[in-house]
Amino acid sequence: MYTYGMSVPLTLTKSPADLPLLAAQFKALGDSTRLELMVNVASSSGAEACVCDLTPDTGLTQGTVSHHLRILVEAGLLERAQRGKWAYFSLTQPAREILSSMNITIPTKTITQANC
Amino acid sequence: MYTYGMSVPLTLTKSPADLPLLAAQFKALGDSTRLELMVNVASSSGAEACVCDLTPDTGLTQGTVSHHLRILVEAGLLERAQRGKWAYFSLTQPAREILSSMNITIPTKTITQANC
DNA sequence: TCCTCCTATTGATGTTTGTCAATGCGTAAA
DNA sequence: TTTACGCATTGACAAACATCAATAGGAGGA
Repeated sequence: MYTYGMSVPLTLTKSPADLPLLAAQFKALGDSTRLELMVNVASSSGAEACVCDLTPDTGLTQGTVSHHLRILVEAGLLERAQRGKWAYFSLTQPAREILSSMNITIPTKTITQANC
Repeated sequence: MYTYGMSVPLTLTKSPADLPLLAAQFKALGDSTRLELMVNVASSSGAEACVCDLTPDTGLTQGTVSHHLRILVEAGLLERAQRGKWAYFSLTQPAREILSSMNITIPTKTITQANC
């Protein structure tokens, strides 16, 4: 929910050349599934999560979730770290800035580290 | 360009129920044409612009620009005001908050009020 | 009233996207 | 080496999307 009030002055420091990149990041976040993945990664213990942790909540196939995660990585919003058989995803700095400025609630339920 | 440095704490106040709406807004901004339209509206004198002012820079058809503007209005990012034959578009408060937090540069060239 | 101008809408078309089922690829354990 | 497991990739398909050309709507001026 938005809180209206004093108008926010537009002090903008990004150049027009950055617009395509920024549009790509917005596009990556412009999907409910991916946005939820971002929030779930952020709310995971250690601020990172693997595919098997993230998949159940989506109700989607593992392959589809992997697909969405790849899109978020390519947009520079998630970072991928392989450790053993698992691939751990965490928010990048730009992603943290975007999400924090958007004031998105981290759900209270912490993603339970699954049995995978 | 992003400025890396101290990590931004995630103080998030939006509920999970808002995610679909937020995703819709991100989706609307996730197109280079529409993002450019937003910036051009913001940088217009009076912070509003009509279709005939916005169309030339895009290189697209007037009908297509009108289509994109409708999408931005439906996402709650632009406001439409009809005055005579002209339809003026301006940023909504949520749009100002998003753009200002993204630090987008307003191009120095001010949109010249066209001869329409 | 008729014409001109600005904007919206419609129909059509090629492209992109989200999703699944199935399969391939590494890694680690047996 | 063989097996099991987590993840990525492929192929396919329906739905959504971006775009244009053409047309319709509506307001103001002649």
